[in-house]
Amino acid sequence: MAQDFSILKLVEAFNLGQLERISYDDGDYLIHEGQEINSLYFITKGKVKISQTFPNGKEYMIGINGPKYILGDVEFVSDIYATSSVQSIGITEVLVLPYEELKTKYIKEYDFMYSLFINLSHKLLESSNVNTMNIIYPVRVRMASYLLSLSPDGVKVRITNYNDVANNIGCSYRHVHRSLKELADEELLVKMNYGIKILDRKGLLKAANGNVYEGNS
Amino acid sequence: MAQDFSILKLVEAFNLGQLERISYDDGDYLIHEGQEINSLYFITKGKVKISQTFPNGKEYMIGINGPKYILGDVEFVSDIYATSSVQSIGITEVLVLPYEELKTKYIKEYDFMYSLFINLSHKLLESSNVNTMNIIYPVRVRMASYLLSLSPDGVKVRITNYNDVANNIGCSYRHVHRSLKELADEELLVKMNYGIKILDRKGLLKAANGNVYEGNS
DNA sequence: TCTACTCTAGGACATTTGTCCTATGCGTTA
DNA sequence: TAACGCATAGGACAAATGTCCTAGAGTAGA
Repeated sequence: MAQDFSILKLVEAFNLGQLERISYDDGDYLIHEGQEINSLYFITKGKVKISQTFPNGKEYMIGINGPKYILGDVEFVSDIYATSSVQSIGITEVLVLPYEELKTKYIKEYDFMYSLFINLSHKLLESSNVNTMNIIYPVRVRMASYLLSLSPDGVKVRITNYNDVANNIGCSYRHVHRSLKELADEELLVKMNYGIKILDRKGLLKAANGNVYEGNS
Repeated sequence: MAQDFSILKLVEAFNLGQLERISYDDGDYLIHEGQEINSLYFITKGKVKISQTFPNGKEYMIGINGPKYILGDVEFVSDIYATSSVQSIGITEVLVLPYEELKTKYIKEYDFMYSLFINLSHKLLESSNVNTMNIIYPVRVRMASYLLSLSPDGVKVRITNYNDVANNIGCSYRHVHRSLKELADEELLVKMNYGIKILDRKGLLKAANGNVYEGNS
């Protein structure tokens, strides 16, 4: 196993703290799928939801990620158009490094490159995990996991829209309905106006089979 | 979009052709999941099937890949134990670069690192594709796609085992049965002793919705 | 050759999930 | 206030897929 180069160390080492810093509110889009990308984004605070539109026209969630995550790396090497949409969960802060600057100042730096590489390998493992969840766990489990990942802090209310939920965990609206009702009947959560509130976090975690969508890179 | 550094160019540039070369027969395992890995493998000829054992105990296929693919990169940065099994489809040839040598001779080379990076980003895209297929396409489509990916050359017989197929496309044995019967009834293929033979490649491709499991990196 | 084992074949039924449809509640706006 | 639109609620049914079980076919070994 090679040396650890976390993004935070990287930020420190390369003085990236001086980069442009952008803050996003809950629900704001950092990146829209298909949009032209010209910067690398380092998430420093908060959480983002990454999703993708599939050939059947539906939008599915790829993953949820927090600090130390890098956006725009795949686009940098393979395509300048964003392969997915990225939306802020709660308040998110990012550092922005334009590709131009990346090319001229950083890309030849071994440590930097190595960090990007590690980040990408984490992405791959995470993708594999989500893949796994989608294949082997039924909607109820995915739902529980999703809700846990989504609630930013403890037992607070979390506003969502059932259609979004359906897209995010890859099932129909009707089934979101059924699963939520099931979890509500078991008093793990209560449905509210345009959202839900988690009542029993432990119980929900149990319902999620201990799984979380969140990447723990 | 940055410069292209295909593995073949890499092999040439770094004179990797002098590395140890290993050849595998059909069905041979290049890597067993969980096994300790200490080398990078460059596939130069043939095809391999990459699969992973899931928490439910079943083995699922992650993807099928051919030349220009690199094995052992994720393990190099994150874990020395193989995260997946790799099995040869037909005859496969690889070049072997021990991690030791990688560390001392190549890892600081920008071009080399960059190639690994590109390879990894392809892996990510491929993983995403397989993910997509598993979510939105029913077993019949995945089955057709799988069979197409698997048959090494044209309309030849391809020996398989139904249990393997079930694991590979992520469904039950029973359903493999049903789907194969369906495709056989439509005269797209015939079942044979321990295997199947593709009768109508075009028809099968149509049944696969034009999709193939294979990574086209 | 007989037996045991493994793989294929398929019936029966349950579960999961999707589609279609209708109703109800709530907020917005004419 | 009345009409409309949108989101939730849920019934009814169909499709996809899984589990369980039994039977037969082929193969390897005693």
